[in-house]
Formats: sequence, C-alpha cells, structure tokens
Amino acid sequence: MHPLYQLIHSFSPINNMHWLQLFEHCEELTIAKGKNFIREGEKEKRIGFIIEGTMRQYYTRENGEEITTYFYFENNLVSSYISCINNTPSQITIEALEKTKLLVFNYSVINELYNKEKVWERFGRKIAEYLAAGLEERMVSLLMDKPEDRYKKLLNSPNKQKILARIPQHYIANYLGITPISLSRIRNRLSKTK
Amino acid sequence: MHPLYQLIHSFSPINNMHWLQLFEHCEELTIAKGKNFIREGEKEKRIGFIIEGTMRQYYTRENGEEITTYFYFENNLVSSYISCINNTPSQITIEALEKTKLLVFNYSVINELYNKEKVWERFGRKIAEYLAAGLEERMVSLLMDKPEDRYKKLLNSPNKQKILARIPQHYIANYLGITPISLSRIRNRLSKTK
DNA sequence: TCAATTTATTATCTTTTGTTAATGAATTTA
DNA sequence: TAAATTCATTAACAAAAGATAATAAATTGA
Repeated sequence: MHPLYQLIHSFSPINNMHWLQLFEHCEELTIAKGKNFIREGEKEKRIGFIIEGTMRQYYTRENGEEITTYFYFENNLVSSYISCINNTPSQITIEALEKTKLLVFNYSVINELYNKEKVWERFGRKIAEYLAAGLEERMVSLLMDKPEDRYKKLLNSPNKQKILARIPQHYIANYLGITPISLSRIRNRLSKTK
Repeated sequence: MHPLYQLIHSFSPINNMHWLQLFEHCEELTIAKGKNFIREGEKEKRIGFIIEGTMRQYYTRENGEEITTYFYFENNLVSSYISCINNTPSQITIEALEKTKLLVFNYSVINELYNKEKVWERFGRKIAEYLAAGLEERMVSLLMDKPEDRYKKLLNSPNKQKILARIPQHYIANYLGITPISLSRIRNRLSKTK
C-alpha cells in the first residue's frame, strides 16, 4: 500500500478505485536543497506528499525577513493550504531544507474529487479538522505559555523530536515566536537548572 | 429564511429538506449573563447558534486564571469544536457575557448528517476550512506582529469593532496575548502618538 | 440608592525579550 | 583543503512586558 494511500485511508477509508482517481494525476518531483516548492505570490495550487526529505514553510516580512511557521517531514502533505481553499495567491514559501522527493498533484484534482465522491469530501473534512485542531493547539500555546514553556513542550513532544534533530535552531526560534538569541538564552538557563 | 439556514447555505447550498433534517433536532436555550453554555471537562457535545447575545470562550490555567481566546456574537456558531471532532472532554468554557439566546443541537446530529448526505459532509468541510483559515491568520499574527500591531489590527478590522464595543478590555488583552496592564500601556502610548 | 464589585489606569520594580555586535564553531562549497 | 558562509553563543544596552499594589472610575446588585 502506497504511503499516501495509507495516509488518506486513515482519514477517510477509500478503496483502490478512489485511490487511482487521485494517483493517476500524481507525478514525482525532486526539489534540491534550498530550492522552493511553493513561492509567495504564486497562484498555481499544488499539493505535495513528501516521500523523503524535509521542508520549511515561511512568511516574509516587508523588510525581507523570513518567519518560519512550519516544518514538514516524510509522509506529510505539504501545500499552501489557505491559498488553495480561499483561492488566493500564496502568502507562504515552502523550501526544501534537504533534497526532497515529492509526489505532486494539483489542488483542482482534489477539488473535483470532492464533487465526485462522498469519501473524498469526507477526506477533505477530516484533513481540515485535523489542521484546525493542530492550529488551535498551537495558537493556545502562543497565548498561554511563556516562550520557555513552549520550548519545553517541544522537547517533551516525541513526534517533534525530529524537528530538533534536523532543523537549524534559528528556524525553531521563529516557530516558537522568539528570536534566535532569546532561544539561546533559554537553552542556557535550562542547562543550568538541570 | 432562518438565519442559521442562511449561514449553512452560505457554506454549502442545502435545500429545505436538508434544513429540516437539522432543524427538527434544534431547541431554543437562553443563558443568563455570567452563566456557562459549555464547561471545561464536559463530555456532552452541543453546538449552539447565537440568536442574540455575546459569549466568551476561555481556557483555565492550573492556578484558576482564565485565558480568553475567543468571542462570539449574533449568527455565530459556538461550541467546543475541538472536543467534538476529537471526541475528548472540553478544554474550554463558554460563558454568556450578556443574556444570550441560542438555538442548540447535539454534535451527534450533525455527525449523523455527515454520514447521510453529501451536502452536509461538504458543510462540515467548509466550516472546518473556514476555521482553519481563521486560526492560521491568528497564529501568524501572534508569531509575526508585536502586541501593539495586533491591537492596531483589531482597531482597523471592521468586523472586529464589535469586540471593542462590547467586551471588557482585560478579556481583549488575553485575546491579544498580553496582560491587561500591558494593553492599557499600549493604549496610552497610541493616544499620545496620534 | 448606596455599598460592593468589577474594571481601567498608573507607578514602581523585576524579568524577559529585542537589538546590535563580536566571537568561535560548524558546515558548505569552490 | 581552504575560503566563505552559516550558525550558535555571549555581552551590553535599550525597550517592552510581567507582577504587584494603589487609586479612581464605572458598573452591578441588594
């Protein structure tokens, strides 16, 4: 079973026919380290599924500063989701942090499948619900926790260990809503307490 | 056309039969000022539609401190959405800030409609997508903007003016991720600049 | 109406974060 | 391998935010 088939199935059980409805519109794409999969301002909507590699999503300030908001790893779907659903130009850029192999399809494909099949419509719902739950958790942490606590949560979250393992620290600082200098100080503080 | 019918229709066009599938399971409920519609720890899942009134959603810290994360007004759907979709006890409390009249139904009703009808499944997707888009915008603002800028955005957002008009300032401070004292200082600073 | 409570502001002090800059380590790449 | 770049830490200072407390204004409720 293809890992993307598995992922979809875990959200909304589909059969082989449904799978092929999507799979026939997929193609492989390899992105070199440092190159972009999606660029800010872009209107073409693509969805990627990471077969291997790591990607980083960021917003760009007016002064050109990049603010990293998310990381993607193997078996993650990656896209400018908001621009897909709102049909607006992407506000984010998605970059490969290492050579990344993707399976790629157009959002229009999935959108047509939403119209065609109830199981695909359900998949769309489940994915959006999953996303909303993750965003809410993150938002609440930003509102309620001190930066130091957010970092501790990251340290204690087993599924986020790979973030720490593979990602430069200054990107993690962005993700936590602080500067790299501040994260370095937090790390220093914590190392002395223990 | 009932305002809830209208709201649903704007997300996913439904006909009168679909509407009645939901409406027959609705009942009216009035919550007195200061009383709760949903309580932290609660397992029963209800969804409310505000006919008139204002509500506040908050998380509670271990020390009992309440952190306000959202406000609801007329024609808003209100529920512990995350606990509905994850089938977990509510982490939030939703309180009436003034006497509030609701139309109420159980999440199980809408969940059965998801199974029964494709238009309802689509409604579920659209609502979740709408929610995710709002949460992403909020999260990005928390990561990228200074508190002062978040407050300015609130001032300039026409649909959020009612927040300022009806809501005590210390709840707004929570919503912006700062203390009431800090918001008061920001207001002081801004009043001097202009 | 009047006391009690809630709410917003201000002051003081402490803590934390941001900013800029310097340094050294690690990594990349030519 | 050597030079260049990226990355993490640290220092010093400024700016902002949190905590606590006092005060005044507004609102609520008996």
